Amino acid sequence: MPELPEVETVRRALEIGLEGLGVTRVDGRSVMMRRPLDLPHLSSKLTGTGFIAARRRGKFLLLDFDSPGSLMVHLGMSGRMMLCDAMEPILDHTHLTMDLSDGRELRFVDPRRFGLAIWLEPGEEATDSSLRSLGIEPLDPALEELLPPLLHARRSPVKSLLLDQHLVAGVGNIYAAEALWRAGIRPTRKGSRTSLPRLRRLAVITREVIEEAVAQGGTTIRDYATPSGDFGYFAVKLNVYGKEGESCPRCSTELKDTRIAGRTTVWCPQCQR
DNA sequence: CCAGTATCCTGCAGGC
DNA sequence: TGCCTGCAGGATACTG
Repeated sequence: MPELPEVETVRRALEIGLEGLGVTRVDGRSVMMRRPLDLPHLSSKLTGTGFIAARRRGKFLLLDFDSPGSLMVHLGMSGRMMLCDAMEPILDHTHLTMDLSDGRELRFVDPRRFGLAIWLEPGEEATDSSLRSLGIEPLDPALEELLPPLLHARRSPVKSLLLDQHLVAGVGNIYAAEALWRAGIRPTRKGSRTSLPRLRRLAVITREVIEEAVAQGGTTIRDYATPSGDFGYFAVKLNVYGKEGESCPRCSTELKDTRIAGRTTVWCPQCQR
């Protein structure tokens, strides 16, 4: 569920919320996720360490402690990080709990288990199969330089290309739809059939959409929340996502939906060409 | 290599 | 009320 803006919002909350804290105990259950969650391993690496920093690459979170290596977390579709009082009721599908030195807890909850939480040894960041192949960050100023030629070289629909983490790292179904609407590009248009100037404009707009969403704390559709339980407020700015059948905010034409790469895609048949 | 589909999993909404 | 189907902020293993 979370795309770059939601993960970045979580990262910022953890950076502040975990400052100066240590991990006194690790608890949970070894469960099958996108990669197996190895509780004994995580526990042996994390217990007794102090939090240093929270980083992000694409939709991946990287948490650093005062020990070699990092905790890598991906939230998948339904993952949540919770920073809460130990007395808070434990939600179903809480797979990992870290007791903190101030008496609170950091919990990783993920009902669908499409996410992951694994320990990366020093150096593995460069070799890990997921991290290694990630494309450019949407917030990187070089995006409008680097992305257009990559998209232009492909015959897939631009929507699929925006969702391809090997090309751009962090865009998901919401922001791909929004960026294409703002750019006036039909989601089914092939990359190779889209001019470089239009792709350049798409790159710029993609970054703007992501920036605005980060500023709003991400988008809450159903259950996304920050570690402290707050919601994201970008939903009020959505123009097409989840609005099939409504009228286009720009030209009032009825918004259509179709499926691209297995994902629902909403677009305006009038002003997206 | 590229493009497209199937698949992992739970929860929830909608139709009957 | 239940039972069924399909869909959900994602990534990747497979097929052709």
